[in-house]
Amino acid sequence: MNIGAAAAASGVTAKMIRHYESIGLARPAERRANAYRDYGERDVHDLRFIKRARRLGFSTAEIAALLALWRDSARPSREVRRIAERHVAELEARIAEMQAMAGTLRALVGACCGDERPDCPILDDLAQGVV
Amino acid sequence: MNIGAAAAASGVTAKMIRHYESIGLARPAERRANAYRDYGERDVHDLRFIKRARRLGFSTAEIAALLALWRDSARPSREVRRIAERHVAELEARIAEMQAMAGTLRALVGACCGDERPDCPILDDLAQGVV
DNA sequence: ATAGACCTTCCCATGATGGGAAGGTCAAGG
DNA sequence: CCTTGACCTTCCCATCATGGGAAGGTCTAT
Repeated sequence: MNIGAAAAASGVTAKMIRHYESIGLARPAERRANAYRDYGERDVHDLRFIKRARRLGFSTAEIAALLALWRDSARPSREVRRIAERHVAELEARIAEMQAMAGTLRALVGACCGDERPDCPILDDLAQGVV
Repeated sequence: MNIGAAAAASGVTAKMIRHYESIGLARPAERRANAYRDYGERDVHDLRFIKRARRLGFSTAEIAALLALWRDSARPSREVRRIAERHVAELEARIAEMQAMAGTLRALVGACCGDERPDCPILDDLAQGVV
């Protein structure tokens, strides 16, 4: 299976497949006589794994750890859970930050008449930060 | 005022002050005979403005627009509000995405016993993506 | 005079992703 | 047999905001 087919089968672009290989996240693909990468079902599976983990926001470093655990049939699920828990906590922290931003901005937007007049509480806040 | 003093006064690091100048976000500072940058109150004000806008998640491009509007005393507040509204919408979209991730992960974490046993719904989900 | 705290510019790195160039390979059709 | 177009390869560059660090110049206090 060429890289293009593997990309179609996994949902990971060829570009990213090469990238994942270069950073050691995906195993180096077999090479054919013409130097083309050659993929099998197992590789496609790994790529799908990576894709799904990325969709859940895991970093490549975290995914590397998760893949290693997945390959280790004797893994303690504790470790998997720890990684996931830490990631959830990180997500929640970032969500809280962004909600604070959005909340402040919504208040400012609500106070701004938003017409042709120049008076604007949004700019006032940015300029002075008084509040 | 040297760049270090301006950094202390504005809360923007010297490194970032130079960067903002290089990308055209901050006005180029006056230079003294020794080539040191020289800042005045107005510059510090602008830097604080930038700092506060960054804290609210605005991109440098958006901040450039906001600064221009702030300097234009005849601006229509409509334009400021439009920028802020678009940014709020973007924040909300990203928050929703991350909440979806966190929600999925919380469910998986809750289903994982997290002990020394290898069985793990988190890995199962990543590996097969059944659901 | 010297030490240490500044300042300057320039290059490199981050993390995940993509664009694009230059060049090799393969398959199908004239 | 040759051409065309769709592949593939590697390599470099860009994004975005931020920081590290080197090499070298300047200022200030002792």
